[in-house]
Amino acid sequence: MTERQYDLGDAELAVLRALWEIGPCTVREVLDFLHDSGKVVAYTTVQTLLTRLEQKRHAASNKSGLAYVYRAKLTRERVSKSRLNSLLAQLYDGAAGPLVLQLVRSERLKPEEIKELHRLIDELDRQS
Amino acid sequence: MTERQYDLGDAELAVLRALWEIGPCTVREVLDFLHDSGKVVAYTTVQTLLTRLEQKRHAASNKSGLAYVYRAKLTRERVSKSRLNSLLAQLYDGAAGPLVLQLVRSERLKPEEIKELHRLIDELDRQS
DNA sequence: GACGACCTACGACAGATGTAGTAGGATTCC
DNA sequence: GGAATCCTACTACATCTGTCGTAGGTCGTC
Repeated sequence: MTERQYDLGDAELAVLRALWEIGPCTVREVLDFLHDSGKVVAYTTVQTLLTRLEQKRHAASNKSGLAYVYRAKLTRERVSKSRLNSLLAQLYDGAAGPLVLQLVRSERLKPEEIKELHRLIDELDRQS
Repeated sequence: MTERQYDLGDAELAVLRALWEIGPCTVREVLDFLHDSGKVVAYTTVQTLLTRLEQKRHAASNKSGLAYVYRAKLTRERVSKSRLNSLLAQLYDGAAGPLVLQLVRSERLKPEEIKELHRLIDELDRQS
């Protein structure tokens, strides 16, 4: 059911985010990134996570000198879209409208975002 | 990390949705609802799911005649909000703006939703 | 009062995830 | 060249989840 949401656990996603942020890197670099983000895990935990991401084809690696360098194969956009669709399907009956309204209502948007939104809306208005 | 997202699995959420849809009901009613939704599972699976939801305090029950009647304790709104926050934190750095823009861009909104959105935006505009 | 339809209480189990320890090879540095 | 460091390859393991099966009550009906 409900499309396996890209089979990414929270910890795996955190590692993937590290790859997105710092680009191709080693286990240690991901580890340091996570530590800097306040998440404390063991070196081998990160290693395991990267290995699993690679098994799932969500990352790839190649040896460079002593260590392997990993890089993400899944883009942030794809994951976002997948997660978003999941959310929409499971909690908003697939309708984006209510979600957008809720977001605009409850979340603080920056002035420039509002401006951009305004522009988009006007455009949509004109189209319909 | 990342707040346990209300510790709801997909299957549990599906059951919770049934409770939301049809109101307080029995195992069998949830089962029928799921079947009608195209999801085929065994009676005892639903039973287990409801029991777990109750253990997690996300549902409650009381015996009525032969069977137990379950009701949701977690509202759809709370789950939506939690999931949404998770999504924002994990994939949009907590910023709602980009998500809203992406949604408005890529998802088709209904005319009345656009109108409502317009109204909201104007309001926000005036405030800032 | 036996049968079939229901219901609950438990127990099970596999797969996914998060987390980490150990062993042993390579590198570096005194 | 021996110690300190790093890195990889495995193995392990507890949880959480999704799915059920079995055993044994309860009720209505013939």
